[in-house]
Amino acid sequence: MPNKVKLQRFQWRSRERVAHQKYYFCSCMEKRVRVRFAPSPTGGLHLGGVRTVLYNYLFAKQHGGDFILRIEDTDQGRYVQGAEEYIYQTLAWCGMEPDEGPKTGGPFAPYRQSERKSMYRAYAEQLVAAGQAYYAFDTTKELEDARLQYRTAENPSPQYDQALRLKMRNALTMTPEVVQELLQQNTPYVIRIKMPQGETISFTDMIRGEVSFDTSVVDDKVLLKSDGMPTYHLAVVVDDHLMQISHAFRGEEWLPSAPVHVLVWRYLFGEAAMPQWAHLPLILGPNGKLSKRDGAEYGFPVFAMNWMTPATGELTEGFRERGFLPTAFVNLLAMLGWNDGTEQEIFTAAELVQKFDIKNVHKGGAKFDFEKALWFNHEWIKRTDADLLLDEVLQIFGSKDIPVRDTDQCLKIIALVQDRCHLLTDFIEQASFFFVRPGGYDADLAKLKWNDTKASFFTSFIAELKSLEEWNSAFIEHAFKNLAGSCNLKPGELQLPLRIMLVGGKYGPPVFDIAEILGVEETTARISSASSEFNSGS
RNA sequence: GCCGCGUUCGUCUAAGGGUUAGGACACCACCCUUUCACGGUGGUGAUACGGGUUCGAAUCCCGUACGCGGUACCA
Repeated sequence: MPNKVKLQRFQWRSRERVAHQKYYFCSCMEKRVRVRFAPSPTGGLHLGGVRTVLYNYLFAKQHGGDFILRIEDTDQGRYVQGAEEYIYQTLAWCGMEPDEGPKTGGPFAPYRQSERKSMYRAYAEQLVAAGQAYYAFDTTKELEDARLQYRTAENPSPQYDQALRLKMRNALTMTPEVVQELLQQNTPYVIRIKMPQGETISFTDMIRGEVSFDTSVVDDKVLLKSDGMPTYHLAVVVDDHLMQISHAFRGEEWLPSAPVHVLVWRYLFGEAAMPQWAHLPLILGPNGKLSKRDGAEYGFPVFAMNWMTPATGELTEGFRERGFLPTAFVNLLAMLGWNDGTEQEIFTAAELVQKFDIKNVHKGGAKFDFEKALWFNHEWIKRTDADLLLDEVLQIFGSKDIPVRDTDQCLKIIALVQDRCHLLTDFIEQASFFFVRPGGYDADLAKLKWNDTKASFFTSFIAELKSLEEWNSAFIEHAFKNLAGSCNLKPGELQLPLRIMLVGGKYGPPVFDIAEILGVEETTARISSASSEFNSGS
């Protein structure tokens, strides 16, 4: 009987799934899948931003579509030097290069909104002509005053809405003659959308299902600013249309302004042509929305790569510099709010492209857990071949002035210690003793119970090592134990001193493996110099 | 305040009306290891609350609480 229940359920589920897919993707069967990541260049890219890129990228690649980068730099006041270049580098590091963008070019260039400035006004004017938008002449000061004047306990932040617009200086409250006069005098103005009254705007979000809003409580957003630049609300609709975007994924913080965008779509191009929206859940920090501050406070990165704020010189640490592999970074980001329904957690980029499904993205925000991020990175360091790790590791050693002469030796070292590293920077601690001879053993000396017997053992051991027929860990270990036996010493008592001699501390991989990699010259040299230091110390 | 979106172990999550509510991170214990790790085995630990609907609810509905987001000529 349970079988029957299961079977029915399965059938129901598959039907549902087909219906679901048809629902979401029927229109795009005719339309090529085109998605965009549209950041504004105001600083470093944080986890949430990169995850938005990732979901866009995965969706595009999965459907054989295009991934477009569009720079939304309509606010000159917030433009930050270097931020755009940072975005390119981050995408490159993560292996998510756009098919079209300011740098790559493409059929819909330019891809920087500041360079598209001249094309937005006509759309705003079209709305004005249709009575769906209007001129407003209120100055910044007047807006501030109005907000103060109409502020009450119940309404602490009055909006430019249906009630307030009738009290302001705009084309709805002035005669056409006055408006004309103001325009002729080159009075600065903005164009605001005129939100209709008591209408319900709803649309289907790919993640949340149907979402609806009452237009009475949405304000008259500015569409075209007084400097002639569009706001996000106009630019996103116009450019998504012009660039033939089929699906638009963005952070959840955009959900409240979605009705504005739906309306602009309806007025300008028709709702049928509108991309399918998906509002991604936020990534949270320890106390709410993840911020740079959280990173600084709790000691983990929030940006993809190091970012220096030009104005202040403040440096914000990135995952790359902290020692994350891009494969791991992408993997952990993908899992922050999505899973494929199985218990698999480690995914390659290719697997993600294959298995990612926007329907399985969560609705709720996810709190970022750095411990789990470390686990992902550890898993990736363990399963990445040493030769693929080499460049990164060499660079890290170089930055710490650790002299690496022999690449082959370095590969062996990486293979030997990679299981112990959670971060690429852990290779410093785990492997630098191979390249830098330890010294200054004072702290360990007392614990070693160094004496003449041990001293003479190591003297003989040096001789033994020099005449070893084959230099590998098994032979070294064999010689060590034989000699200990014939000296009537327990190998256990001697192994720690040997480790201290070779490593300089009570850590590291098996000591005979270390000796093998060090080679006979270096091994015997370290034993001999340490022995003499111990002898003189006692 | 108003509007919107959420809510399963501490954290990330599985579950599509019937499961001893599963997995992962972290934590604890044991094992492995003549170092430190890695690793292995096991354990602690959750359906926010209150009402419905139903033979049966984490799952569907309503309410409450809580959290988050928005409420700019920022994006």
